[in-house]
Amino acid sequence: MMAPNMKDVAKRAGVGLGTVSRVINTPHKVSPPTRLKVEKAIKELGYYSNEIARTLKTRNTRNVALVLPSIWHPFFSGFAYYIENYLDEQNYRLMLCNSDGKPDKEVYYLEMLKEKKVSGIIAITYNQIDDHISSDLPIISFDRHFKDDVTCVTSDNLKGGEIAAKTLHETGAKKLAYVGTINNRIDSEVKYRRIGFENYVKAHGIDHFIYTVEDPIRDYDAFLDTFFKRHNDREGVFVENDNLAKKLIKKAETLNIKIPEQLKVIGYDGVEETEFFEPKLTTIKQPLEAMAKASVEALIRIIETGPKVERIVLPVELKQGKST
Amino acid sequence: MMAPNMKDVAKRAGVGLGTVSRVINTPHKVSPPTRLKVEKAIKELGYYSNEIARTLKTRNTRNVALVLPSIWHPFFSGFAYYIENYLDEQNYRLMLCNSDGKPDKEVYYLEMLKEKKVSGIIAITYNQIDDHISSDLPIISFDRHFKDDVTCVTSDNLKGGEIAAKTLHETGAKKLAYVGTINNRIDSEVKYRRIGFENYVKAHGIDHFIYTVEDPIRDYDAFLDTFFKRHNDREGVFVENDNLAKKLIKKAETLNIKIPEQLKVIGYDGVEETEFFEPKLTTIKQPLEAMAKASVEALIRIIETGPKVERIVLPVELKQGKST
DNA sequence: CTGTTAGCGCTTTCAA
DNA sequence: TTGAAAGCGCTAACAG
Repeated sequence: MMAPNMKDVAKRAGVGLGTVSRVINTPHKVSPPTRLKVEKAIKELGYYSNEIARTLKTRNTRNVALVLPSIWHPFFSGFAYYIENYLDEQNYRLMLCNSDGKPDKEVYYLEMLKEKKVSGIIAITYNQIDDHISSDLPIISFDRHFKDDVTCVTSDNLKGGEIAAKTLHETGAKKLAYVGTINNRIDSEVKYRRIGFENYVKAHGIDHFIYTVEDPIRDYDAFLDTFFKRHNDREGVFVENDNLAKKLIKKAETLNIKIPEQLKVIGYDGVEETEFFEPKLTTIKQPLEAMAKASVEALIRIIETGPKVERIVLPVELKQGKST
Repeated sequence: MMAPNMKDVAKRAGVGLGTVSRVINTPHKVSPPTRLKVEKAIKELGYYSNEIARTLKTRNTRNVALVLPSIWHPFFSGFAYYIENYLDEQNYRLMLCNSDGKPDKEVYYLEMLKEKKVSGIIAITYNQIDDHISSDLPIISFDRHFKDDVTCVTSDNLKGGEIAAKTLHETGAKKLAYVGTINNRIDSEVKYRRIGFENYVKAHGIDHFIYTVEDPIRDYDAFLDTFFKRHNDREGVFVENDNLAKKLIKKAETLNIKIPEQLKVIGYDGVEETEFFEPKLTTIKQPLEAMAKASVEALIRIIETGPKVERIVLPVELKQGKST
């Protein structure tokens, strides 16, 4: 009545325990006749090997935690989708961990590594948790660096910022602005979007303004309101991410500013989240799938062959919409 | 150098193995002085207990698989968010499984139960997989029934359909329509949205038309095009879900049909997915969080205290927008 | 190529 | 209240 185990299979097939294990893990090391006997017994008993017991021996749970603020955000759910796909391809499974951006939850999930609940972690975190991260742990960090460096995967934020500035300028916007956040608590890669933008406008002597507030934004409406009040002469604006860009466009509409005639807008992310948004947003598209693939591959490399710190930067591209 | 185990702790604390185990699992069964000794040793060694080994003994992985078509859909990612929250509250973890709606992947993930990779499954499936489901397995099905009944969680689709019909009619639409799909392969609860709608219009002698196509919809544009060509006299339409409703509204706009003046539209789901969609959609809101909570609670009940089939139907409510 | 055996780290009787 | 010991189901080293 109880689920059969390997011993039951061995008995039924009239072979030793090890032979059954070999049929399952290294079938080529078993002679065809014995293999057949064992496979027959497995089928007859409806045997499934117990992953828990295997893991106790092999020490690899084949579980990976994806720690992120909230799966309920299109960018993250798209990322999670691809991560799960690539993990599954390598016979790994994805543990979903919503941190809500809270430091204690981020740490809490990182501890799963110690309890052997997972073999590795892909982390998208926004708090000061450097003490819990170390370069010999199987951790991939997304879009950020830690004191003790770990492998980091990002899109080419610097280039993205440059492309945005270039595009705005070349489509006729003379007075530009960057709208986004700054984060003094952690070493986020997102800042390079601004730096890339600045590099370009400075190199070309373009009139520009950097409009930022400390992350996270508490009051979007006030933030955007002030922007338009103080800088209503801008003709092109590069916004830190698509979500904020859309809010900015909606705000502009209430002020009767025509997009793109009076104001050109470029966002950053490029996830197909809102087929219904109008005007279709011009944006710097992150290679979501490639980033997921790179994250998974780097992590599994670490899990299976030991620590190795890399810095993986993937190319972005301009996705033309109707907002420029 | 290797991570310390329970034996190391026992040695350091000068107690037996069992005592350490007791300190961790049933501290009240250990005398305070010994407990203190053990706790000290645990801290000094930086010991974390190994979940894998524990599971081999206790047989509960405390992992739950959430099988769904794609996390990359706002309704599912919202659901997953809450599921993970409630699971975590009970010290369970969520394994994310994207099936892409493919039968073989659905089955593949269901098999994880047999390999003891997970202790239970919450399944949102769309294929003929009844042979792999049985009422004594720890499975919760979302929005559908199986041959061998398992606990099913749904929103009150029937009532939702009635409310939609009633609302459309009472706001002045005389000629109504239902737009959606039918599924002959599986026993989906979604059909009750249509049935509730029909119940109401028939009971009140309201002019109506049921416009459906076999699930899944291959060509949305053709589907909606035909609807408007053949039934352009409709004044109110209840659409099977918000996503389809939005597509229908966009289609109507291209035909210069004014929403809600010429056509009132009500959707179903009510997930805050598109703060930017206009006109704001009137919809039947599913109690996403309550459904997640109920699913988790029912599943853990089954995992921890044995099989029990329930039918859990949660109340819906009208969420007023600008499309009616 | 195959059988036997010693653990993996923990929980849980069973005696003491 | 505690320690000793017997597994949980599997893998892998070893001997044959």
